[in-house]
Amino acid sequence: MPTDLPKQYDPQAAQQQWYAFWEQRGYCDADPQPDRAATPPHAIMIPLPNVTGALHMGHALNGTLQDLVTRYRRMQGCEALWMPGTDHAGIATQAVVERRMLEEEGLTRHDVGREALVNRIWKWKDAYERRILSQLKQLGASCDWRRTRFTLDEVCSKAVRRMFFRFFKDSLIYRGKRLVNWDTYLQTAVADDEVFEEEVDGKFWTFRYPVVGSDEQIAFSTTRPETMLGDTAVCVHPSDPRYQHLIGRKVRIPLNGREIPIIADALLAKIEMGTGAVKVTPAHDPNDYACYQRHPEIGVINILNPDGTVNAACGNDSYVGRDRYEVRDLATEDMAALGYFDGSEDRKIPLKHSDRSKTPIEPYLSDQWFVKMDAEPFRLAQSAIDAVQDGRVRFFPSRYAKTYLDWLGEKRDWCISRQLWWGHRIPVWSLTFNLVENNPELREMVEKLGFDSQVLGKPGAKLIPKAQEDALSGQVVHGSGPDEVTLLFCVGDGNERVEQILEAAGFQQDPDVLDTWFSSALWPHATLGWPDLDHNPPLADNDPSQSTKPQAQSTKNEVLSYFYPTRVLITSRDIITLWVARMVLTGLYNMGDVPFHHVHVHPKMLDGFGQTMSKSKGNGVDPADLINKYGTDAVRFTIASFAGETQDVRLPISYECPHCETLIPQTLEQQKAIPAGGAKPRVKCPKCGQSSQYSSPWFDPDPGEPVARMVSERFEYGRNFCNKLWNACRFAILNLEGYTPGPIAAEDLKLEDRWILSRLSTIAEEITTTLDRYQFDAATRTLREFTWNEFCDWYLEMLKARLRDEAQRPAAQRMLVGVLDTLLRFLQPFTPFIAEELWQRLAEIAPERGLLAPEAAAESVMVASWPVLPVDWRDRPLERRFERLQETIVAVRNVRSIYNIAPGTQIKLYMRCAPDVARDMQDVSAQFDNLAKTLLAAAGADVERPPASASFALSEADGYIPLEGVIDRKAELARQRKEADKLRGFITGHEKKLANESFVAKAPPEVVQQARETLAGLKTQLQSVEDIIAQLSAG
RNA sequence: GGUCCCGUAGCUUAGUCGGUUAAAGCGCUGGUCUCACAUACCAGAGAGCGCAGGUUCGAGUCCUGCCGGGACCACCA
Repeated sequence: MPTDLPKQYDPQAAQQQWYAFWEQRGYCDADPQPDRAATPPHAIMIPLPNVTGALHMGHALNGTLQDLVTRYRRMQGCEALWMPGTDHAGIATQAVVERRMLEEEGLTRHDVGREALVNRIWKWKDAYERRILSQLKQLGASCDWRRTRFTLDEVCSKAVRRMFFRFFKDSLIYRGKRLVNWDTYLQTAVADDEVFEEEVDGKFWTFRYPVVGSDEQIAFSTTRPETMLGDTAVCVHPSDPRYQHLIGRKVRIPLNGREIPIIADALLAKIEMGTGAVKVTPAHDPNDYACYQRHPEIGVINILNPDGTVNAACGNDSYVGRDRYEVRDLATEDMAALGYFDGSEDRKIPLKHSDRSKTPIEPYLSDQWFVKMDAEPFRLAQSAIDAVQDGRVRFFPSRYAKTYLDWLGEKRDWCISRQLWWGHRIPVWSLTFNLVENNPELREMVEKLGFDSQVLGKPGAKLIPKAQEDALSGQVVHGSGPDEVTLLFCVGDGNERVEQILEAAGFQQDPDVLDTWFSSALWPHATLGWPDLDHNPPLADNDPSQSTKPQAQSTKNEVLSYFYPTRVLITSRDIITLWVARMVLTGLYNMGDVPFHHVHVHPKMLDGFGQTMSKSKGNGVDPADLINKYGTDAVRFTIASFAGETQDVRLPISYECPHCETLIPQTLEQQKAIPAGGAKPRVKCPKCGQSSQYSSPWFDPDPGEPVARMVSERFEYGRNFCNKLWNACRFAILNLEGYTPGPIAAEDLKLEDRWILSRLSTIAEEITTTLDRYQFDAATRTLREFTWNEFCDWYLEMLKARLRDEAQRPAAQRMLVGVLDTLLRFLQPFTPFIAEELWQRLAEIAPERGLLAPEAAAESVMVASWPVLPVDWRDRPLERRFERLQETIVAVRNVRSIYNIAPGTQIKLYMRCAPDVARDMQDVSAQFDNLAKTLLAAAGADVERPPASASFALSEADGYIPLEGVIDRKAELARQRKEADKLRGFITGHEKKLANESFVAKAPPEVVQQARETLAGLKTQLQSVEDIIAQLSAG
């Protein structure tokens, strides 16, 4: 006899035990199974979390859905790979480490140097990678941990290097200029999302430039007078009548004497704004830079040094070396002294600041590397557009295809360089030299690398040595001086010798690193071992799994060929462009095939105030807090129930008072509070009055302090469900004594058996269909409703009597175990731990079980088969009959409740109904006693209403319950009148509709027919109620 | 500014091809510790679907405009 289950499920114990069990058995591991042709492989690549910090609920949502799909497909017989890994997340990670270093030690990266900084970041990465992977395991993620990858590991680095080299060789990579957000204090470029805007007190100055060869002057305004030194044009609107005659003329900048053209540009200049004329400073303003790109002849002059001082290019020695703000004042004074100043007004100016140094950002022109998105013959952007348009890649929900297509349609070149130290270093070595100087050593080296040294004098030349096609590719480009050329060499992966030759010859590797998205764009094929085609990818060095499953040796990369393309990518909408589009594009370029067939875009997690959860906002919630409180299964089940197709998920958060467990709703102030040095903020409990520190992503509570943890009542939904399921099994196990496996003949099935089989078969299709469409919320609802409202509320209740009856007990036990077995398999992808726990408990007492015919249960529900149930079990008419019974029971319970009849008191029921309905009622008469403590005294067409009865009218039957001495005639009359009013309302609505000629004429005949039938039914029902009322009034 | 999405009970959300007087969970009210479950059971109250128009026999569902919220992109001399 198995041990009794406790009354409540203990999630923590089950989670530990079963996760270890799965890992040891290698259930999560996936290896090529070319022989298994019937079920195709199923791979999902994790949207690699950044190692910037711990996972929050957004990740938990993302991870739950991927695991759900992976487990579902695994049960369907697919070799299901869920590939785990993390992203180095260049800027974001370097920024957190740098910020911490600055705050705690007052050091900038220039103080510690490249190598030391990168080492610090590696330490950070190790810590957070560990944390992230353990969080995923806590969530029950069935990843193949042996294959864990990191974007900077050897396998991924090789792919990145190869990708870059191929792009370079195919002339898809070029060096160009671009404006970046420059932090002059830290002397670094800052990403857009690390910039915040703040209004500052500024001025709006108006100056004039004299028109060359004329007495005229042209007035313009600016908030940054120092940029006059870098002006290369003045711009007016092409149809501005005031300036028509000046277009094409030149003005002189009085500060440095430079003459610049007056150009017309409809996008930059607006007639109604200010004077209508605008100065153009391409090197220091994004709009002006865009204007320059439309008018490249005006040129670009960068007047700033990296530290924010003015350089020699400004054309006036008195400004050189001074800070830009100092020059702002000087330039203004000088213009005033020269008589070109028209005054200024005070203005609030929105100014971008660096989030890290809190100093103002300067737009700064810098050298960058780009990938051409529209170059023939590759047409990278177009190839990715085609893949979606012809259906090789499908979005779920489909509307997200538009985001993807619109963005790719712009075909903007991809800037892939970042001025950082954390990332893949750009594999290009360059040397600038003077053509005039004879440089025999250089020529010799170029020859040695396999080129004709004549090319050195030909800017634009492309160099691919025959002998080292995969090792080296070069370009000759113009240098900054007229006689200068720059030689760029890209070195392929694994060619350190070539790198040494270059460096010995004075070449220097580009200091920049690649955009993080460059490496994550390769994720689907890089993690599978591309570009190595002659062996499987190595397993992770620091394999975090408990699995001992070895990988097969092979002379081909079977992992890549078997699992690529993957089946589905599951992600959130904010990276459809940055990541999804680029994976498609690189997949097509490197592999000749799309990286995945489906893209499922799930909702975003919002906090209780409607803000998306993110690390930078600090409103993330650690899934561990919720898992500790509610259990993994509850968290997963609740999350899956959120994951619909339209709405984002709002998650109002509460703090749980550590003293009395009262939930205190989180306020915006609490969420944002950052301790200013001293005491940590506290939250006060309204119930017990005590205050306590609370968890926050901004700080750690003081050691030893009781902490109010973040919780969310919404997860009680899942917790309660798990408890319900647990107790259903507990009930089963308590009633399985003497269980023997055996078939059940179809003719032995009772009404409720056939009903539950019909329902089970119906929901099997619903769950499978909705999961195939990634409608997780619908699948979850179906399962919950079936488990709770059908299986527990009705079927289990109806089995109780049969389980007590010696003769009926064996069949009832077999049905009970069979239904539970199927249910646990359906639930495994959603709530794997409790499903496994119950599966194993059930196996102790019923190792052989099944529906109608028993078979041996799988050793784990994780590797059991996904239920596929016979379609002919579905029986709508039978379900309809069963619903009639349910309606009757509910009506009886209703009467009991209204008249406050003690649960132990039996009442009698008389049913007036058609003979076939009466027969059904008689068949299940035992259930009336069982479910409503009611004796079915009579059922048939000739049943009369006994005096002093409570009554109810259903669509196909009327019921009477004699309540001598209890019945309150007045109250009963009122109740019936209310019912009659409700029916009359329905009837009026239908009559009106049917009286409308247009409805009868234009609506489809079946709709009209349906309305007529409904009306007739309602009238019959109303008649019954009116009879009851008449009797009550009379007697 | 552009594109897309969302506004349904106090809260969080379903609502398929437009078709009975709109559904669920939580919360609330009343009653039950009934031999699986008080994280439970039974019953009840509670919204006319952001606002204004339109199309239609019929609109929560389709169209237009507005209001509110969000996301992505562009931009802010």
